[in-house]
Amino acid sequence: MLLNMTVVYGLRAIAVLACLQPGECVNNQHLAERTAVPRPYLSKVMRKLVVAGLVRGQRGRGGGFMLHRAPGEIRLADVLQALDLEIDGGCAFGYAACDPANPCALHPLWARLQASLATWADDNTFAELSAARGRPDRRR
Amino acid sequence: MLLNMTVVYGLRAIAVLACLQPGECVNNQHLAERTAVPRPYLSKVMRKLVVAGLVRGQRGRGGGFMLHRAPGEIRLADVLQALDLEIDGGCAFGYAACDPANPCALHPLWARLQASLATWADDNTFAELSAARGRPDRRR
DNA sequence: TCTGCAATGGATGCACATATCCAGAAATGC
DNA sequence: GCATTTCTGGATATGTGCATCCATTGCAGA
Repeated sequence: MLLNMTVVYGLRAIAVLACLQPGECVNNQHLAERTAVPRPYLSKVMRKLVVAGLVRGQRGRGGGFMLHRAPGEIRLADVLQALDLEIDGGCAFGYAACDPANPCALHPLWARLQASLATWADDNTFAELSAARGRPDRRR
Repeated sequence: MLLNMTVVYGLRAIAVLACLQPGECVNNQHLAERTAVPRPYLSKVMRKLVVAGLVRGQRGRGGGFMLHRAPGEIRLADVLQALDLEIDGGCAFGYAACDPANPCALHPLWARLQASLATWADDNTFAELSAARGRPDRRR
C-alpha cells in the first residue's frame, strides 16, 4: 500500500469520529469495530492523536474519544504529522545538499511527487467525507 | 519516506543507467557506488528489473547492466510494477466492495490520492532527468 | 468512599522489508 | 579448455513496523 498501516488506521479513526453528533463520543472497543483495526493497536494510534491535540480522550464510565476540533479544521497533513509520517523524505539519492541549483538526477521527478502529496495532505480536510456519513452501520 | 527503499533504489539505478552512452554498461559494483545502495541488495533489485524486461544483464568480463529500452520508453509506473509496489492499495477501510456508488467514508479523499500517484507514475518517464546527466562524477 | 469502566503506558512477541553471505552458472579473452 | 569476470539465486541475518498483553491511572455514578 502507499501509506503505512498506522496512518491508514489514524485516518479511519478520525473519519469515524467526524461522523458523530456534537458531544457524542466512542470508546476504543466500538471504534476498533467500526474501523476494523485491532483493538490494542488502535489505542496506541489514538494516543498519538490525543497527544497531537486532534482528539480528546475521556476516561471513565461513558468515556471514549471525540474530535477536539471541527472536522473542517483537521487537515490530512495534521494526521500524517501526528503519526510521524515524513512528507518530505529528502533527496531521492540521499544527498544532503540537493536543490534545483545542484540537483540529483531524479530531482524533477521526485519534486513533482513530493508536491502532489503535499498538496493532497494540505488542501484536504475531514469536512468532505462521503455520503457514508449517515450510513446505518452506526451500531453500538 | 513515501516509497519503500527497494523502489527508491530501483529508481536510482534506472536513472544512472539512463545517463550512459548507447551501448555502454555498468557492473553491479560501480552501480552500487553511484547509487549509494548496498552492493548485495542492489543485485536483488536489479534482478527484478531484468526479469521485468526494463534492464539487460550481461554476464562475463566487461559485462554489467544497461537499459533495455530508451529512457523515454520507461515510465515510473513500469519500475514500481517491476518492484511489486501496488499503486492501487484498495479501499482505505479495507472494504472488498467500495466504489462511488457504495463508498467508504474516506472514499473521495482516498481516490484523490490514488489518482495523484497514478498520474505521477504513468505520465513521467526517464527521458526527463535533471542536468546532473552530464555530471562529472562519472567515475569508473 | 466504593466500584466498575475506559484510557494510558510499558514490556513483549511476531512478520516482513531490508541487508548480507556464499556457491553456482554464463560469458569473454587467452 | 582454462581462468577471470560478472550476473544469478538460494539461504540466512537484522531491524523496524505492526500487533498483543497486562498493570496502572483517572473518571463517573451509586
